[in-house]
Amino acid sequence: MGGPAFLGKQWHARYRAQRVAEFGAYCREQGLAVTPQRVAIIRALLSAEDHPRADQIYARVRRQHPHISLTTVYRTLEQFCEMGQARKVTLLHEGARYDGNITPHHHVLCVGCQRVFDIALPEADGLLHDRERLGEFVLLRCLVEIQVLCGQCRRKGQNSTGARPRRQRPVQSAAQS
Amino acid sequence: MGGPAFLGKQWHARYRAQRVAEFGAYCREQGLAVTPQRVAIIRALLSAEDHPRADQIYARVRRQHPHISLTTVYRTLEQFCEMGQARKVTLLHEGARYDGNITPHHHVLCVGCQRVFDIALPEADGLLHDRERLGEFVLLRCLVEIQVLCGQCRRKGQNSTGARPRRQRPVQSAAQS
DNA sequence: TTTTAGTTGGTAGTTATTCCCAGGTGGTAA
DNA sequence: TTACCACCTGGGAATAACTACCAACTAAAA
Ligand SMILES: [Mn+2]
Ligand SMILES: [Mn+2]
Ligand SMILES: [Zn+2]
Ligand SMILES: [Zn+2]
Repeated sequence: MGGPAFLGKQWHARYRAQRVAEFGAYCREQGLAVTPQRVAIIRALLSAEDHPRADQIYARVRRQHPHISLTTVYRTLEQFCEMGQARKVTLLHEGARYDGNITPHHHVLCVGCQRVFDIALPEADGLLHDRERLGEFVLLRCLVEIQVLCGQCRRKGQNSTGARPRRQRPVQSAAQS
Repeated sequence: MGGPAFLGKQWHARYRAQRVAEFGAYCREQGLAVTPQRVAIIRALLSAEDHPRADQIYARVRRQHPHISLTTVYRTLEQFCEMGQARKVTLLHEGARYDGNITPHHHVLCVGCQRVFDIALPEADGLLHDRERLGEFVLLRCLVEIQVLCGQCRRKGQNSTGARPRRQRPVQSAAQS
């Protein structure tokens, strides 16, 4: 107990149900209208276990909601982050990825396939000895990113990581011409 | 000793001198030409203490090198990352930021002004109990991002973080018409 | 039901980055 | 020293990922 732990399917299913159920109340509390678009987007986000990008959420929502616009998806995801109903995951410089899991947790990134996994890391949370300040800085949050190579990528990626060979003038065949 | 520690000016000056001196040899070792552009870019990167973006490096390099192109700056910074002479810092979804400091260290991000500071965090490096695997994953690296509010931003930012007020229909003056 | 602040969906930008390729250059070998 | 050429560069065009704008629409207060 206490060590790094991945979050299971069961936990995820229960968490999703809870959050979807509470969503309407949460919006009203914040003075936001409960529109079909917002409901569809939070459902898609909470059903995803892959930290999807806006365009992926868009594709998934469109299956039930063919008229939704990409602009609305971008806008809404950003709103969810502002209101604390989603997290933006910034491990890579590609499109922003969103996380519907707002419980405290950290991320494991496979540098090969760039998939992102959730991990609970209780020992990280005491990292700063529960202090509230660090010099002039007021501490807010501490996020850990663990870079790994997943099973799949380890098997495939036999690409040598060594320095690339020095450039070589092609052998000038003396017997030419 | 052993706790979080910021890196000083002295350390930085010495480190920069060392790295600039070694740069030519390092390129030749990798089979890369030592061009004036590459030298100018590594110097600019190592002189920066602010984790600059490509366009900022471009602006600084252009002072000595007015003909350099932005494309070359992007290309070269990316090469440096590939060859392990720079790190890409991905704490935010804005332009990518580059770090000439390739010694193991972590980052402190002010969520107000978005400045990034280096920090040594020895206790973080033992976070995973020096293990090499985590389930199916081969561990490579562990990066910590500490989100803070810096002194400046704390003083300025008195903007309330509470829920925004519920929408209010303007009071319908009963005495109207 | 009426009213309206809040919300949406196209379209047209914008920003950061990458692609392409003709012309230039550092490094090697003679 | 010089010739050679694989590698490198600069500028423009292209792309990806947002972001601004605004007229039409709608959730929800009254
Ligand atoms: Mn997550
Ligand atoms: Mn750094
Ligand atoms: Zn992988
Ligand atoms: Zn600040």
